[in-house]
Amino acid sequence: MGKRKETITIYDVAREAGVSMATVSRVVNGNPNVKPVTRKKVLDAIERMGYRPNAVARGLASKKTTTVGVVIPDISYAFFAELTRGIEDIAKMYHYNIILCNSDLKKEKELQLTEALLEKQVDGLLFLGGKVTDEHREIFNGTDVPVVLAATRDEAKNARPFVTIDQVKAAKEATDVLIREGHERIGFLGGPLTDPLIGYPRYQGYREALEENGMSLDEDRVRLGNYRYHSGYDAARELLESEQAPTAIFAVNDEMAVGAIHAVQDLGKRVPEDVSIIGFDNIPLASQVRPLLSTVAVPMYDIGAVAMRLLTKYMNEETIEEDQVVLPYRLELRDSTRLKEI
Amino acid sequence: MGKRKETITIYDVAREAGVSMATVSRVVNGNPNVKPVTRKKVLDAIERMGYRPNAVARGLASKKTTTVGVVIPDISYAFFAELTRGIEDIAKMYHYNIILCNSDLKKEKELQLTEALLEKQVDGLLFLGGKVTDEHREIFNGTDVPVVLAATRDEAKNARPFVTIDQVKAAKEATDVLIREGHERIGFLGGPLTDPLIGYPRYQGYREALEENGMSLDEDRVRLGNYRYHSGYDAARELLESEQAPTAIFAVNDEMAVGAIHAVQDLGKRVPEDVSIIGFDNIPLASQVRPLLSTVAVPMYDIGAVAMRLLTKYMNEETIEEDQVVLPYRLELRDSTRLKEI
DNA sequence: CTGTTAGCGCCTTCAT
DNA sequence: ATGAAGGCGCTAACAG
Repeated sequence: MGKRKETITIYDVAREAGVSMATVSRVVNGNPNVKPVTRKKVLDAIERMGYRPNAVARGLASKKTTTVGVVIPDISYAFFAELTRGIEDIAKMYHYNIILCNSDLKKEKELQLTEALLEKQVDGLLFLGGKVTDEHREIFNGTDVPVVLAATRDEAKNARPFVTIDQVKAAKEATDVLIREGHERIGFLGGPLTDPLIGYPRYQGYREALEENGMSLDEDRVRLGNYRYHSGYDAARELLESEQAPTAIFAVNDEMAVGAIHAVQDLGKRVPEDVSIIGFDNIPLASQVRPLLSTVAVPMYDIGAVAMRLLTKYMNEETIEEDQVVLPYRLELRDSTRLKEI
Repeated sequence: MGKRKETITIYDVAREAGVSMATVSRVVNGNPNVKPVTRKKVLDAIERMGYRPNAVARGLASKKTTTVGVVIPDISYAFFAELTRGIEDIAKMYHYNIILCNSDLKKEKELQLTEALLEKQVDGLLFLGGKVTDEHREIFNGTDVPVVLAATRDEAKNARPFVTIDQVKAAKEATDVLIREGHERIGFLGGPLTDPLIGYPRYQGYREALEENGMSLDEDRVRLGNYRYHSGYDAARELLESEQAPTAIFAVNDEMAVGAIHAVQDLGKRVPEDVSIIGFDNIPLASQVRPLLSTVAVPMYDIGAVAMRLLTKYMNEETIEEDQVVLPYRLELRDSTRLKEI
């Protein structure tokens, strides 16, 4: 039962239209070297037979799949979901499809997924958010497929092109806001310091800000979490219940920052009257909380879009003027801090 | 410059290992019919030459791409991002990759993307969240590629398999919570009534709940938005500033519900003391707001996972016992309503 | 257990 | 402007 739809090929169309398959191929691919009448004949035959080109066969013959691979930590993070939207929009614009893979930031998964993507003959690869190790480089360098890093970077020489923001500087400016508000005890809610992409650089920015303002970094005011709301909540709660509790908190991402807001509130205090809080990223949540969260607005969508655009340039072998793009961020001072401008 | 890495094929490996390509193919595909020593020879050659199988060629020859297409409204919605995570996890488990496409719920895009995915010879297709029209059915029925609907359904005869929840019933139960709290003026924050997947059924549930409890549906207490936070905020604000303002609100999704919470608070009132609010979906935001949002917990991840699992069964031609899956939901009563159990 | 031989459906010179 | 023919790299019978 369920009679298999016998696949109809370019050859069938050719026969039906009374031309050669080369001609059919030409009209399908928009080659101008086809007489209008011939083209019409072919188009009609295609229409009549319901012909659907086989992209796999085309890929094998042409060595192009119009597909790019995207290795991402976790699509369920608002940050990466937004970024992916930027990628996909630009990909669509250039007629590429994306194969999406979640790596959970696990090196082994990243490597394995990258391999799988290359086997699938993707025309390009977007690598998001993971640390680039020698093993990564070995794979990246061992292929002609262009690779662009997004929301991460590789400091190594001969590094891959990337699109990101200046994490340290942004973190420093965020901390500066708190300093200028006059706070002397500024808490820090971070991620793993072993994370070279977010955790460490944002910590570094915090530290530099304090140091440049002659303030000492007190380890007791540093708490490390996993970037999630609850870890932010818990860490902030600890901080606030300690002696010498901070009067301001810089959280390295918005989820943790919102957790901190609620920790403050649950303790019967107020933001920003009692404790100022600033986050990082500017995910939708930041403007869906009371008070509205002050934060570093990271152009998530743009990072994805620009990275994808850059990748298309490599795939088309266009000349690249700028292969290491540092996008601007912006301080978005809302209601969880008192300072309204800097 | 940039000497092209000459692609090394199964044929090269065969020569290097001193066997035929068929044998190489066998070891690459884990065919047991290979003598251990031979296998080792081949494996060594593969290792030595850095051979990477070409999945496109394999796809053409085997007519399987181990790739499934996913048409989704918008990956940047928490709801769909979560669902996609479920899809991808199960896909990975069964060694499939997913090609992700955002449709923005536009019919034309959905159709065009579906076509493109079929051209790419995906082994299966997951269609999320859009309304299924005759044009969709025409494409779906015109191919042997199995199609599973997720978070949507098609009432038509000979319909596609689907995985979803009972929207009407869930909406009714959510409204019931408010009714049992004794509210007589229950506002409704909905989506377009022309949306047959969310907007209409959830409205219907609201209406049925009222009717079954002998309450009349007052159109003045119905506000329609676009599912986003701000539209929820604005609509709730209108509702609350009207005469005969509702004392409880059912919002058809969490974003709007949280908008409503803030509208109430910005008006100087309290949730749930002055106004009870219940949402729908249980996205992370629901537990990242104060008060914690009571809502209908939809198993987003599971919908994706189950749909993908179902699809694998079709792709493997396993026998399907249940092709129309209605997953259970759960009322998650937190702090934005007063009733704690039902 | 291993090798041979056809394709899979299409693109792409190269002729005509 | 069109056709003929040779791959693209691999799988899948079918022999042996």
